[in-house]
Amino acid sequence: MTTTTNLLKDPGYRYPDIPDMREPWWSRIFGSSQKKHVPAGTCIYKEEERCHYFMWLLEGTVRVFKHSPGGREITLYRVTPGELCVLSLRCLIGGEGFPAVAMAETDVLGLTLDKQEFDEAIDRSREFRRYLLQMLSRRLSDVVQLVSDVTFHRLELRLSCLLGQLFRLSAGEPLRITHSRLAHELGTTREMVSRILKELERKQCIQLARGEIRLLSQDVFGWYINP
Amino acid sequence: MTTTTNLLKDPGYRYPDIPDMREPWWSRIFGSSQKKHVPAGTCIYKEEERCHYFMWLLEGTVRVFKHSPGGREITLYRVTPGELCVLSLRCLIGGEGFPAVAMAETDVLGLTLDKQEFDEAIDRSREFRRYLLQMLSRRLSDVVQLVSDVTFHRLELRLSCLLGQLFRLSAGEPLRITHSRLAHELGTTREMVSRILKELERKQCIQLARGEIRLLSQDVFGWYINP
DNA sequence: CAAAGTATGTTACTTTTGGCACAGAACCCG
DNA sequence: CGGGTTCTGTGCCAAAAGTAACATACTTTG
Repeated sequence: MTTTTNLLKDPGYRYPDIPDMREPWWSRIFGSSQKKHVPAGTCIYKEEERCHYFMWLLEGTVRVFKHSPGGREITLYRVTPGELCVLSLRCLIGGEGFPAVAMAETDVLGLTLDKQEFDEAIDRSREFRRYLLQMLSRRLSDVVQLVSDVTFHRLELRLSCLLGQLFRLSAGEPLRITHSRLAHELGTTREMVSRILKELERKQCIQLARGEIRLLSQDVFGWYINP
Repeated sequence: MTTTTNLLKDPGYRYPDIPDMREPWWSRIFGSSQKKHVPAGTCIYKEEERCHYFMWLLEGTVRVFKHSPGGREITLYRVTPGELCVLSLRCLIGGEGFPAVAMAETDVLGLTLDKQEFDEAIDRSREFRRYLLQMLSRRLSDVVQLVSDVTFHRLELRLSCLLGQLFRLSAGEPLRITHSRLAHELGTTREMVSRILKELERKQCIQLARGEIRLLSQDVFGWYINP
């Protein structure tokens, strides 16, 4: 199993929002839970499946997406180190099936808590609660924004915006990514992405090669959708 | 200010998920917080605005939606009695602006908690925590499903599905609603809704009149998107 | 009732997106 | 090198969605 590259987040950073890792509540959670390794490409939660544990990501990234009947996909968000897989709450608390697919995009290391441990963590730790609520409300905002973008913005704009983000993360270095993967980010088809990219190349914004997109003119992307 | 009709939820029911209203935590929250009346049509949270209180809805419904640059709208979800306006957490916890618009669809009565009272409620009451998490994870699932529907399903299907839901709530009684409002549910234009409705009328599914949609053939709607 | 406001119907046209088919290029690996 | 695989380019067409511009009809209100 090859480790694919991390798409949207800088894999260097860790635990940006966790207030203080030396707090006793943190080590209690670390102590009680199981560490779990998952190789890249593994499906962590399947659509409709009931999950019985909660995962706190330590290393790697998890892509959460929806499938379409016709074989398309749209990425909802990514879980990066330090973050929690909040959608699994839907199962743990509500007892419902997981409403999407969560797949390890790289090799992943996570802490898993079962329902009991999770309940205990919430009740015992004020920081954990705050952190969890923060994650949840952030995710909700993100997905709300996604609804708005998909509904109101043209594909060209959404793709340009995505390229802008990716180039920002790569600091302008060429992106190693296929058109098909970009299509799976945006919920569209490979052909559409190819066409729009070709058009951007014609406009001298980028240069295309197999599996690679090179940024030509700086300052082309980034005044998009959310400035 | 006229009280418009409640669109998606039966206004009769109250507090379906709250475990036990006689619990002391509940009455403590009731006691500490302010009751607030809001007339129909009022904007409770504006896009980008920082809100400083949290609202627990007792009566009425609140529609949460996004505007488009071109004047279109899409409804994200509704807050009904007993529910919490979870998006406001984004402001209270994260200090960010509210990521949408929340508008009173009917006259509304709610309990408001400021940040301090909210923090206290979370820390003191296990039930409140559970309830809050349940709300949040449910909303997240709903909005995730909305992303999927908007991205992958044709407008005709989404409109038919919406009509199905509305007729189920009205028990088959004619709907009093304008095409324009339906468009604002779905994030599209009035013309599109008119056209699709006309086509449904041609197929003998419904009968149209000004401000009214009458169901003709039973069992036409409801095998849609989410069965 | 007349006028103003609101809601709907409709035509014609454009833009956007998607789907199919296939060619060619680049890459991988024995 | 040669043969399979993956990735990209593209032409063509069809479907879906949006836009503009009106005409018409119903409602409310003075």
